[in-house]
Amino acid sequence: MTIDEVLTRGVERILPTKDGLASLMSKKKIKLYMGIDPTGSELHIGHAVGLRKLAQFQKLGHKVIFLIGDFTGMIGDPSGKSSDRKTLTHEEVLKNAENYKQQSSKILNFTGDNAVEVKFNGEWLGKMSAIEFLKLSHNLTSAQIIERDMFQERLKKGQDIYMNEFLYPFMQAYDSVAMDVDLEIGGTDQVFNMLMGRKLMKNILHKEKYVLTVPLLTDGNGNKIGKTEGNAIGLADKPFDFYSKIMSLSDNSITNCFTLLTNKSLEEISEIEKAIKNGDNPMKYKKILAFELTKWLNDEDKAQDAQKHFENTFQDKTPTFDIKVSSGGSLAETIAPFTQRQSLSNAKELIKQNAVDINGNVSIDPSLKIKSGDKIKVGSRTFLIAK
RNA sequence: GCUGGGGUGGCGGAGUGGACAAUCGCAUUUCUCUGUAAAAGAAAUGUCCGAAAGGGCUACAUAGGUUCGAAUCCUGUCCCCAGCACCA
Repeated sequence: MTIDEVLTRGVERILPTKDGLASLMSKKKIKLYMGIDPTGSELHIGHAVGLRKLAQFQKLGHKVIFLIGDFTGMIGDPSGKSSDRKTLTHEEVLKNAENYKQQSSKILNFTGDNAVEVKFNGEWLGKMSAIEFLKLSHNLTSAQIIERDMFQERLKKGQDIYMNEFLYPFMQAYDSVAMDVDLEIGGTDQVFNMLMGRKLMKNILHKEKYVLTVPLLTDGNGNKIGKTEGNAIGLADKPFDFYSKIMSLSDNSITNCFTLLTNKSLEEISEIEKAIKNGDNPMKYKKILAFELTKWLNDEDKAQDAQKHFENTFQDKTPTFDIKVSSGGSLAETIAPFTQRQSLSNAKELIKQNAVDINGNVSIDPSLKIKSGDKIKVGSRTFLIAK
């Protein structure tokens, strides 16, 4: 990949200028970073967009730092939150951080030459004394911080802005200074925080820091993909789960995902877009996408398995019954633990709704005795076999 | 410090003594449809018994109390919020 490609594809914008960054990169190996606050236990495909970008810089020989916001994670970034966020304990944060590192190792190279360096911002933020902090805060004004859209919105609605939230952009900004980087990468929701870093950098180190934003992963309607906790597509999901989740994305996410998450050439992607527009079945391409991504995060064999499993289960309707349950109990009792609410009433509801079948026949009798070898299907994705 | 308001299901948010296991929206699950989905339409969503009709039990921050009867009234406790005052 050339410098120009790295700075173009999957890039929302570069501040202050793309040309400036490009020429800097051609003169020397730059130091760059992306920070993630370990507020959840899993990285999801949205994170992968930024991580991929980092990986590209790494391949070109630049010095990449993967920053884990163990300190800022405890404060909670107010970005995109209409109300304040729960704060986490340091143990929770460190545990999440460990997962993050492990999961991102599928994308970034943490060993060998020019390995990605992992840093924690608690290293400098945690050691700062109150007086140092106050002196440092002299570099930004409250007007500069309050100008942020989100704060303005809250002010307008008469909602609170807590001091910790107010200081958040400042803390994140200091990361750039502490590591003395040339570039920061982040999602478009991070523009404000990253620009604060740029300002702070200029004031303290008198140096230009570039800011590169990657687009948020959205479907064709602009909705974030994997936004809710339950639906998040985790990088560490089991291959089959991961594959299925990609398949259940809406069809209009396909091209975005190809562009941001794969190396497929832009020409090929626009071919696909055209084909779908002309009436080609999107499923075909979504399967390619799901396969590619599963392979990328796991390996080819696992991706094959996942695809096969998916085809059998949902297309040929011949699933593998692999969850073993004991026989002898009634149908309702047997399936209860696998229902949403894990209760008998829930099990009975499902039976009433024709959601349960035994050996291929819909069963409406909750008291039916389960015999050894019975194959029970609950809903469309739970498959039990009686011992 | 003073004064007032509030804590309801996964979330938002109704409900101010009986008809409340709690309107409604979101979310989730299932069914139908299909091209995997999505969309659309239908249903379900505390728990237990029951084939069903129906009936128990437990729940509206928490602990008590009043009442034939409480999410709703009273008291204590915990937690939130707003306004005012103070700001040398």
